[in-house]
Amino acid sequence: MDSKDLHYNYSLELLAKNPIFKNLDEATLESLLSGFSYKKWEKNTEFFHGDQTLYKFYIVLSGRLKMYQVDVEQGREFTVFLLKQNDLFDVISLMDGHKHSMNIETIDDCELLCAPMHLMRHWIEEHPEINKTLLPYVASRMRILETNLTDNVLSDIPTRLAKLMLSYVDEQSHKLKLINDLSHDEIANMIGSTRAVVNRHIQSFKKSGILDIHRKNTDILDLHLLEERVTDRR
Amino acid sequence: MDSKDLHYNYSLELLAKNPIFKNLDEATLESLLSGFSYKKWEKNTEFFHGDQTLYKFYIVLSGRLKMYQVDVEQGREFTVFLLKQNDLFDVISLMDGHKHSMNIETIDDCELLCAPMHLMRHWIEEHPEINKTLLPYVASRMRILETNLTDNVLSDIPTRLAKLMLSYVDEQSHKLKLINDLSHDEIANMIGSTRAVVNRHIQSFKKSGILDIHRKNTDILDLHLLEERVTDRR
DNA sequence: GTTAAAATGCTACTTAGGTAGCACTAAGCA
DNA sequence: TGCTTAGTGCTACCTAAGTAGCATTTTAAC
Repeated sequence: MDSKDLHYNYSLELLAKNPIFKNLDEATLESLLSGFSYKKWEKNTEFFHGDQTLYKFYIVLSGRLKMYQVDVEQGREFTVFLLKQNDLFDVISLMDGHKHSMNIETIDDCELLCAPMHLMRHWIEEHPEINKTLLPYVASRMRILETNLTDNVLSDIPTRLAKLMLSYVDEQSHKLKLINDLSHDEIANMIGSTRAVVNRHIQSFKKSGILDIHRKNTDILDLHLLEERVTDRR
Repeated sequence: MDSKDLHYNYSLELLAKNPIFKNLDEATLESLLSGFSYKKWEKNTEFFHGDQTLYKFYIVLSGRLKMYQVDVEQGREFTVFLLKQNDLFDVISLMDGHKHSMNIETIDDCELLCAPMHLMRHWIEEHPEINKTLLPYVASRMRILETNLTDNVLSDIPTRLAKLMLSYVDEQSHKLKLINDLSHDEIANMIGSTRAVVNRHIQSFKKSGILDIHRKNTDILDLHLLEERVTDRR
């Protein structure tokens, strides 16, 4: 990143707060940032990835993006990762250098740092101490995949819906963080179902007094009842 | 590993052939092996893991093991990973140092190398060059999880069954490698279904002339037809 | 070889979840 | 302001997949 860049200091500040990079000293941080350029992607921008992930590596500064797979035959989407501030992509291509076919779409206006993949790989080689924080991050991604996988196989849809909500609920406000403004369609994409079915179960949650939704605004009325939905299946 | 150990040379030889470690020179390889001890686990041994994965790290020398999750309520199992020669576990705990609850069961008599987790972590820190092969290995695990996840969400069971078979078919002999002797129950556990359903679709595959099974021995008669099952859903 | 246990191949039945369709409502925009 | 579009809440229906049960066959153990 050119040091005369308008967003240099802003990016540096955010990078220093990123759990993956926060242990680095100023000079190391600047050596990292020097390879990156600042990008802005508008809300609802779609990127049909594939070869591209091979060449570019991204750090999310702000906004949300989804990485998803599509089944053209059925016309269904499945959101594999919901990326937010401090997330990196694509770590799989970063690690093995192979193509990783994924669709990407911004949910908000997004700010990103972008660098050539080989440059990021080279920087890591020169700064192996980053593995102290990078490997736990990769592990957290793997855990998300694994949890998601076993849930999809072993749990029914109301359970998956309840788990999704629990994993995003704010203990204080009892509101959903990050997914509060998503449509039922997007929620369905996250748990591997369809809008109609998600809506069906949301109505049933409402009737049980678990939550109250009006227009993309969810209030968890009874967190305990929601937790029960996960343990006792009915 | 004690250098007087009966299995020392045998283990060293296998380790040297493992794609993850094969680029190491003799001395480095021996420094690795010195931390490990040789173990034998009998067929059908079950390990209820959890805290244990925190403290021990394993390399598979021979035999197959499955890592799986259980839903006690439904009494269903789901096989997350089928581990074989050259596989490592648990890489997630290795990377983030957190507990990883998984059930493990040997499918064959198995030989393993076992070391304290902290020792393995320490060895990696001292030999960062291992990341050249270790990170691609981790990435391959992630890809398995991700593929499995999207398949489970977007594909129906005959498709998942066909994909499973395709991923294990030997192009030469048209027989299944590694999963050929598994029961329908175990196959079901791998694709997130149940024995009865898997059997139903196997019978339908037979009728279509795709394959021939008699008693845990599968012959793919028409590989092309099997591939079609994956692309054209019916 | 005999016997018990495991695996397989079925039939019949139940049900969760997907689909289609439509009315209604809120949000966004000219 | 009205108009368009996206999102929501329903009903009715369909279907794949799960369940139960059982007879048969194979394998492994004794």
